[in-house]
Amino acid sequence: MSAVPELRITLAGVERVVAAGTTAGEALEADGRTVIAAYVNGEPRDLAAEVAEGDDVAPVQIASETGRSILRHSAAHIMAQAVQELFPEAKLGIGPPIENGFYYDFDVAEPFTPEDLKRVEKRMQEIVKQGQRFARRPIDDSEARAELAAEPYKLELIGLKGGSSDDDGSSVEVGEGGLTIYDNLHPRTGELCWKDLCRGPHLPTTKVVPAFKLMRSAAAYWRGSEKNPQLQRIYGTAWESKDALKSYLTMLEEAAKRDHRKLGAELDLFSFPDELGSGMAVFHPKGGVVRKAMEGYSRHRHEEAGYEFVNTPHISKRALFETSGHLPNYAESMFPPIELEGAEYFLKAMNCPMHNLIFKGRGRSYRELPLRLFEFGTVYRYEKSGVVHGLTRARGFTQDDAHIYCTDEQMPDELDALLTFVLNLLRDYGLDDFYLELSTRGDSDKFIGEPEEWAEATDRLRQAAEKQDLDLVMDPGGAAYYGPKISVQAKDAIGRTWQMSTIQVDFQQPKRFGLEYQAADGSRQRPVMIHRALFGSIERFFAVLLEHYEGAFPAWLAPVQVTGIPISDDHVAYLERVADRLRAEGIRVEVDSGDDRMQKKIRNAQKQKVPFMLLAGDDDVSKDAVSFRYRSGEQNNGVAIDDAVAEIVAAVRTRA
RNA sequence: GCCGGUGUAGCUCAACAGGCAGAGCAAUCGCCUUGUAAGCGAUAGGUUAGGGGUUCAAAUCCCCUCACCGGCUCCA
Repeated sequence: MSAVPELRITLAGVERVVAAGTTAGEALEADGRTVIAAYVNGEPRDLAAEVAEGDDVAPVQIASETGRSILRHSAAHIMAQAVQELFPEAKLGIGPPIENGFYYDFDVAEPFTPEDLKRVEKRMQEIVKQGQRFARRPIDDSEARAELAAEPYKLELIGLKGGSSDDDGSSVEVGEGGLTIYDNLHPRTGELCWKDLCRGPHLPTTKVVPAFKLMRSAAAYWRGSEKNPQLQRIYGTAWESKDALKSYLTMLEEAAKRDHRKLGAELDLFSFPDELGSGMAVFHPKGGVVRKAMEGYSRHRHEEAGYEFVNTPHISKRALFETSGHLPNYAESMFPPIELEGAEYFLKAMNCPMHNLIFKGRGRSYRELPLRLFEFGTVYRYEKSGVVHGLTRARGFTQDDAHIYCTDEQMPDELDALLTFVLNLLRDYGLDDFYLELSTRGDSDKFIGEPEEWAEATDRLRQAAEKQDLDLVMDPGGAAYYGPKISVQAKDAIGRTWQMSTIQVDFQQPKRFGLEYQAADGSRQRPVMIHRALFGSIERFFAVLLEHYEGAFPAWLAPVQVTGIPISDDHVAYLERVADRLRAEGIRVEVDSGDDRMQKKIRNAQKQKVPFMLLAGDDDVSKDAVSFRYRSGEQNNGVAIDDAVAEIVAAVRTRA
C-alpha cells in the first residue's frame, strides 16, 4: 500500500503532521459556523483551502473582527446575487465589508425603492436558507474577461489589477496575485447559482450568515470619483448572532436620541430657520447661555496661557484673500463677492489674513514673540448644498481661532506647550479619550513650499505629538496646502470619534504677507506661524458636547442649573428667596411658579435635564431647608439652605 | 454639486383610492393647592414649505424653487 504523502504544519502553535490534500478547515476541525475561516501564515483563507508544507494554521472566529469582515463580505455577495436575480439587468460594482456592515454598488436604470430593498432582503433570506456553497476558482485574466463580458465594471477592475488600492475598495475584488472567482453552488445539485470576481475569503456556505439586515440605499460614484457615473449602493449590516444585530440596532437608536439637531430643538437651544438659508443657525437664550459659559471658560484659560485678544471684521476686499492664497485655492468654497464702490468684498472664510495684518501693523521685535493672537472669529464658507449638517457642518460658524507667531527656535517648545494646553482644555470640557493624527504632505501639486520646510515642520509636530502619552496615527497627504498639521481626535461617550482641535504649521503666509520681526542682532527675520483652533468651531464643539452628554450638560454648562419646585403656591416666595441666594453666587436658577402640579414640574425639569431640582414644602420651610432631586432621580431631603447653596456652588465651580 | 427620500398647528403625528384639514403635547384662560416624571375643563392655533399646472374638486396627481433627512463627492 502506497503511503499517503504527508505534510508538517503548525496548528495553534503546535506542529502536526497531516495528509496531503487536507484543508485548513479539516486541520482545524472547524465547525464552519463559529470558526468560519482560517489564518494561513497570518492571511485569512477559506476553510476549503488546502494547506501546504510548513503552513501555520489558526482559526478565524466569526465573532472576531476578521470573522465579521468575512461574514459581511459574504453577505454582500448574497445581496448582489439577490439583486441580480430580481433585477437581471443590474451590473455589479464593488461590494466590500465596512465598519458595522457592508455595501454593494449596482448600475441599474432605476434607483432602488424601499420596497425593492424589502424584496431583496427576502430573496437573501431564501439564499441563506438554501445554504449555497462559496467555491473559490482561480482564473486567468483572459478567461475572466470572457466570463465577465457582461460586467463592464468588473472588466475595468481586471484592467486595474495590481494598480488597485484600498482607497476605492477595489482591492476586495482583485487582490495582489492571480484573479479568482467565487461560485455560489447549490448544496445538493452543485449547480452554479451565481458567481462574482472576488479575492475572498468567504464563509463556507450562505447558511452560516446568522443575522443581517438591509439598511438603506444611496447613490455613490463609481470608484469614488465624481467624474465617474453614479451607481446605486445598498448598505446592509450583518452580525454573528441575532443578539449582536439587535444590540447594533439598539445602539443606532441610542445614537439617534443623542442627535444634536433633535436635542437642540427639544431643549430650545438653537434652530435653523428656513428664512435664514441653509447651514445657518440661531442660538436661542438657553443655547446662548451654554455658549457663553463655554466661551467664557475658554477665554479665561487663554488669558492665563498668554494669549492676546483681537477682533476683526467679517468682510474684506479681494486683495487680502489673494495675498493669503485663499482665493486662488479655495474660491469655490467662499461666498461670491459683494461689489461696492468699484471693489469686490468677500466674506471671510478664515481669520488668519486679518491676524497677519495685525502682526504687520507695526514693526515687531523678537521680544514680543511668541505673539499669540486669539479671536472668536465668525467665518462663512460656501459648503456644498448636500453636505450641510446641523451645527457640525454649517455655512456660518465661529472659530476659536488663534495664530501664534514665533521664531524657528521657539517652535518646538511652543508646539509642545500648545498641545498640552489643548488637551487639558478639552479634558476640562469633559472629553478625555483622545488620539492624535499627523497629516503630512502628499504628492498632489496643491501643496506649496519647500520640501525641507515641510520636513522640518512635520518633524517638530511629530516630536510634540510623541511627548503626549497618546496614540499617533499618520495621515499621509492629509495636510493643508500650506503646511502639516496635528489634529486631536476625541472619542465621545458612545465611542464615536470627532476631529476636534487642529494645530498647523505655516511657512507660507508669513512669506506671502512679508511678515518680519527684528532679531536681537538687528537682522530682520521671518516668523513661523502656527494656526490653531481648539473647538474647531464653537457650533460644532457645542454639537459634540451636546451629543456626548446627551443633552445632560454638567452643571457648569447647563443652561438652567437649578429649578425650584414649590409643593404648593405657598412655597413660591420661600423658594424665590433661596433662588436669590443662588443668583448672588452666579447660579442660573428658575423657580417654577406655574399652576402645574408639583409632579408635572418635576417631569418638565427632568425633561429639560436640569441638574438640580430644589423642592420646598411645609416640612422644608419649617426647618429652613430644601429637598434635592438630582437629575439621576435621587433625592436628598431636608437639606439646610446654606448647605444646599454650598453644594450647588461647589458643583458649578469645580465643573463637576 | 450628484442620487434618493421627506415637508400638514410651536412639537410628534393622523386625514382610505383626489371629496368639509384632525388628535395628543406645548400655549392662553379658568378650576384644583398638591411631597419627587403628565390633575381637570375651556379657548386659541393652518394660504397643508413657496410658486405654477391638471381637475367640477388637490394636503393628496404633475412641474419648478426652497428647506430638511440618508448617502456619494468635498471639508483650508
